[in-house]
Amino acid sequence: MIDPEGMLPVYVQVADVIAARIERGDLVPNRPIPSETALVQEFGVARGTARHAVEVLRERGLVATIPGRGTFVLPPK
Amino acid sequence: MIDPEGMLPVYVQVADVIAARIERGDLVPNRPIPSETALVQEFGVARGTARHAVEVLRERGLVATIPGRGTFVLPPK
DNA sequence: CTATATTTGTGCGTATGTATG
DNA sequence: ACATACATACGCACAAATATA
Repeated sequence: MIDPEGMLPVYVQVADVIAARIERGDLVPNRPIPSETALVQEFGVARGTARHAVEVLRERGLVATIPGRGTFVLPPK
Repeated sequence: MIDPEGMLPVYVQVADVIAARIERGDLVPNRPIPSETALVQEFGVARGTARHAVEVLRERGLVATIPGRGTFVLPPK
């Protein structure tokens, strides 16, 4: 699923997987994406890497993070 | 007591101290070990570190945690 | 039944150190 | 020097489970 030896950095690969789930409707607007801890377990990456992936999703305008609550899928514009 | 500059991670050091107390009979089977908050105060560590220490003790099969109740010393095998 | 206190569970924010390419 | 990635450790806030008044 995630290839540490791949062309793209691990955090981008993780971001892409989550973005694809949003695109597919697997993750829906106003609902949280998996927590950082969940991403760590699912993808087998460090927490810093999971956070970096979520940061990418924020920069893409796909999600918004509420401190202490979670990161939520934004409605499509 | 706990050496942040030591060879072992703080959470392992804390786990070792508690394990020693169980070994010595200071903490007895079917009775709770100190709460996370108590460990935080006693050892001067963050709660996450205290939780990590308890996690280690669970992995060693020394204790079992019941949500909302506490973490209890298991009877020796 | 309600309210409060305690304890564990979860979530994010941040910083530091180490290692690798 | 820099980016990537992991591990450790600090902090805060709120939710869930449990026990008790």
